[in-house]
Amino acid sequence: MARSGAVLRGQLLDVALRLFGQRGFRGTSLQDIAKEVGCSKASLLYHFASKEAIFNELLTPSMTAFDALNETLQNAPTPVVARQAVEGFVDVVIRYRQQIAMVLQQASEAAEASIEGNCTTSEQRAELLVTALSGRSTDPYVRLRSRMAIGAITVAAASPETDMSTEAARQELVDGALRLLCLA
Amino acid sequence: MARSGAVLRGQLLDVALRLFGQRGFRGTSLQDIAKEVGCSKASLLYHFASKEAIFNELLTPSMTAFDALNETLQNAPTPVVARQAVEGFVDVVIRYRQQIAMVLQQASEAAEASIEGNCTTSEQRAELLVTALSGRSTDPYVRLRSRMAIGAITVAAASPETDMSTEAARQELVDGALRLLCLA
Amino acid sequence: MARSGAVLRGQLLDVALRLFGQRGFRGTSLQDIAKEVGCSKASLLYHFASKEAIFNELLTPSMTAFDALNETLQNAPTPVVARQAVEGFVDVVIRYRQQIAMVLQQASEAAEASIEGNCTTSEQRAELLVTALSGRSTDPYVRLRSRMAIGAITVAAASPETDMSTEAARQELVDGALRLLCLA
Amino acid sequence: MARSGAVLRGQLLDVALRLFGQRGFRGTSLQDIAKEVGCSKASLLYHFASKEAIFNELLTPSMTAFDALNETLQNAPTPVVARQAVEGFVDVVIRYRQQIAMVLQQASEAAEASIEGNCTTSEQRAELLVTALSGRSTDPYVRLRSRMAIGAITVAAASPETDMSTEAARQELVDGALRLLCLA
DNA sequence: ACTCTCGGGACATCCCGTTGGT
DNA sequence: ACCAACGGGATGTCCCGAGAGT
Repeated sequence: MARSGAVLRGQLLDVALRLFGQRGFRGTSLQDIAKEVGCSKASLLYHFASKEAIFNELLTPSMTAFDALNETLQNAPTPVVARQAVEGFVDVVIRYRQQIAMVLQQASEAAEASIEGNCTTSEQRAELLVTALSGRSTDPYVRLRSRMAIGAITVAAASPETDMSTEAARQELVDGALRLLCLA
Repeated sequence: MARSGAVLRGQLLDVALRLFGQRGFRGTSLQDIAKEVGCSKASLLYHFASKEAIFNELLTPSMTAFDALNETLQNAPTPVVARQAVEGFVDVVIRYRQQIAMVLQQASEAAEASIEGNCTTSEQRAELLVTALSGRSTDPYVRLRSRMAIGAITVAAASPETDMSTEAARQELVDGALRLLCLA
Repeated sequence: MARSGAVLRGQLLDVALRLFGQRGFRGTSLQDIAKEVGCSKASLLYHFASKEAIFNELLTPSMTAFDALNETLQNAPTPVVARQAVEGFVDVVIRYRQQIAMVLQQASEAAEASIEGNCTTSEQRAELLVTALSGRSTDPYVRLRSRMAIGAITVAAASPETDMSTEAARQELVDGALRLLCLA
Repeated sequence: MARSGAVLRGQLLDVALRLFGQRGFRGTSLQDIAKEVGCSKASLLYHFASKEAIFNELLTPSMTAFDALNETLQNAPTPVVARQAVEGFVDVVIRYRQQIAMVLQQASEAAEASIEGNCTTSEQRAELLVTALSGRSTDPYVRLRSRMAIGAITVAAASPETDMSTEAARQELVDGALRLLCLA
């Protein structure tokens, strides 16, 4: 009624972003989204062709920004490309934090699957490590740096390209993290 | 044959680790695992109480190692705790690379949901960025460092703790990444 | 058509009542019900939240009537409460015959499990006893009385409250049945 | 080991009788029985050809006794056949109370399926009615009589043979119950 | 006599998306 | 623009029973 079409569309996107972030893509049903918004599943599918269409629409802007960044970087002079890449990437990532969280928390969702009565959650574990990595500092920026180090190591280690069994790779990870933490 | 059983169990774990890593936990059905191993779903459920039980068994060793690390770090003297944390975490992460990939690639699974006809995959996009971040170097270790930077920025930005809208946070991310990349 | 939905709902309830009565609750699958009605299992579960929900909806009216009866009886003067109870109970039972049969025939379902090649079914056996109890009469009302006697003895004996090993209990059963059969 | 074959067999039958009585035939799995006895399911199936075989073995003695009774009654002179039937049936039923309870409690199991959080259980409901039917007496034998009346009415009404819609049938039920309760 | 291992086959439940009607 | 109703399909879990082995 009062709700014009476009408004409902927006609400659906908002709720979908949140639920996808909380329960993952597969873990969120169209029913869930529709119920939370207060409309029927059929109505949802009137606005979006499919479940994936919602996901796409949620991710497209960030992807576009990402592509634009890459475009720019392609034309950047080599000596400064890295610096520009860092700055640009940071900007994109910050602007689309929520979407990135949505994609990433799929993972944490999986990790939590194993808790079930366990005393230590993944988050508790991680928090302990953050404390250690920051040298037990409580400065939020130092802790942020520690989280960066965790992300750096984890993501890099999960990349299947480099041979992780060599000592050189290990050293690279350690050294990089130490530089990141101003401990080099 | 007593061994016969254990062998199948092992195969099931192997395949499950791989498939969970490729398609995610929810994206992998018991049928998928059983078929690939060449046994019936019922056989699978004879060896494991439930789907989650498989996941747990897959993750438990790495979690244990992680806990042990945190235990050690708790007793480490403050001046060196960070260094020890870095080294310890790196070791754990490398040892359990596959499991980490399993948990992480849940995320990529979600991201791939958007491909479907799209020309640029997330991986392609990321590869471009890696190239830029490494200053177009082809040295595998430099590229590894770039991937670390991506992980650092992405994971840190997704952490809901720090207020990402401030300029200070942004600067912290940029500076950390630059140090990591030896560009500071 | 708004009615279309309600019609299917009704058909589902009808068929469920019959099948539950014939094969028991556990012995009847949603598939069975849906197939007989000519709709899909999914459609069935669109109208009823679960299998138990169907059972509940089937039993609720009779339970309500039963509760109402008990309510009334609570306020009845003691000298006439028994008479009122008999009449009221008979009415409720007759009105909800089918539902009661549904619940009772769960039992016969179990008994039939043993037939499988046996020559004498439980029903055949029971029929012989009815004939004997009615003094070989063919009057349907006399035979009904016999069935009442069987029910009286069987149900009372199965009630775990009274000690059935005493002679007094046995005598009570015999005397009651004889009164019922006008043979006292 | 210590447990000779026959002993295990007996234990299995005992547990099966109890569980079938509590959860019904279909509601009891071979696993349940084996676990409670403390042997493997395979061992159970070594002693009994199938699940139904257990059920048959549990019921056969009572059925045989029942058949013998019917045999006897067939040759009884008509004037006394009913009296003999009552006494004989009562004896059989009392001797095999447990088995009968097993078959009957299938029904109550079904009824309980609907409770789930409801305040009044079927048993509570029934107890109220027993109280009313016994004229609020607490004499166990009067209450037993009431239970007989309930059984008489319920079982007779559920028998599909007589037309229950007629007033005559209703009257028969009421009168029979009143005679049973010594209220005629 | 007893167990480990395994498969075929249900079954209840959920989910996505379509269709016809309003 | 919206929705009730419905189907096709998949999934996790359970269960009965069969062999091979000891």
